[in-house]
Amino acid sequence: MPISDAESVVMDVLWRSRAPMSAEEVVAALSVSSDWQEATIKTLLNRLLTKRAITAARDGKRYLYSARLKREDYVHSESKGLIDRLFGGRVAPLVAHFSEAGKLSKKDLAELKRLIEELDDDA
Amino acid sequence: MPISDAESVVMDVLWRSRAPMSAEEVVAALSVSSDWQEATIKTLLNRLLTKRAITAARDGKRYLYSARLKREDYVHSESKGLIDRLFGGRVAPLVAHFSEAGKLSKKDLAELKRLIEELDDDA
DNA sequence: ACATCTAGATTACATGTGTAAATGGATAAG
DNA sequence: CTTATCCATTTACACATGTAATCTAGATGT
Repeated sequence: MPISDAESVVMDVLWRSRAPMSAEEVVAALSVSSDWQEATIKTLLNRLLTKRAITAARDGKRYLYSARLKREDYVHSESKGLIDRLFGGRVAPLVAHFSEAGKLSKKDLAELKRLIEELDDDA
Repeated sequence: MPISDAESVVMDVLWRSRAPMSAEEVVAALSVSSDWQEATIKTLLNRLLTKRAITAARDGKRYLYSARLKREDYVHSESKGLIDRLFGGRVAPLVAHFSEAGKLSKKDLAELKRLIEELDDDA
């Protein structure tokens, strides 16, 4: 089951903060970056539970939630999906696209260069 | 208005084939790769029309459809969306991710290397 | 002119999603 | 013991999406 955009925002909280955390903590964390009502966040937590993307462990009266789906896995499937759909399944054409669009920062350039060299050395 | 996954498949036909083309031609093109009914494709064409992603020019009894949204623009907004959401808005971390996941092909590597050198020369 | 065909327009319907309010059951307070 | 409180679970509802069937007006054949 795919996790939706709104749901992924909640996942982000669990990934970035040191989960397990209570619903209240999730709500607090999101109060900064979103204007969702508490009820909305509860709904999203529940949907994530039924999608088995997170787990809940009872802690007295409440639950502590943790991500079960790993961020790396999520990131990978999302990225691969896009690269497959739009770039024939290869990474280079995506980079070429950004390059042609003039959307590669100096920083990106430098980092890419370093990456490539490093990989070349290993090979 | 965002264009959906199913809609983007229809857009692909218009982008890849030399549009303008009739609905029938779109249907024919898609009969290979999908098992959508003709009615489904008509629906998608209509939704794309209301989203103003395509245009229709009367040709006798029927219409000839063309993409108004440019593929480059679509590709860019989709890619940027993903890179912003998942990689802090920069391309290099995405490449690093694929590299770490061992998902960079030789071909990708070679092409990336060439790209970087080329960009370096320009700079 | 009438019946038929054709292609676009309209309607349909289940499921997912964003967004939240209402309800219910356990717990704490009085 | 009764009531108020706190969370989680249920229910709600509009809009998007995937997937199509049906309707309808104009074109065509007879």
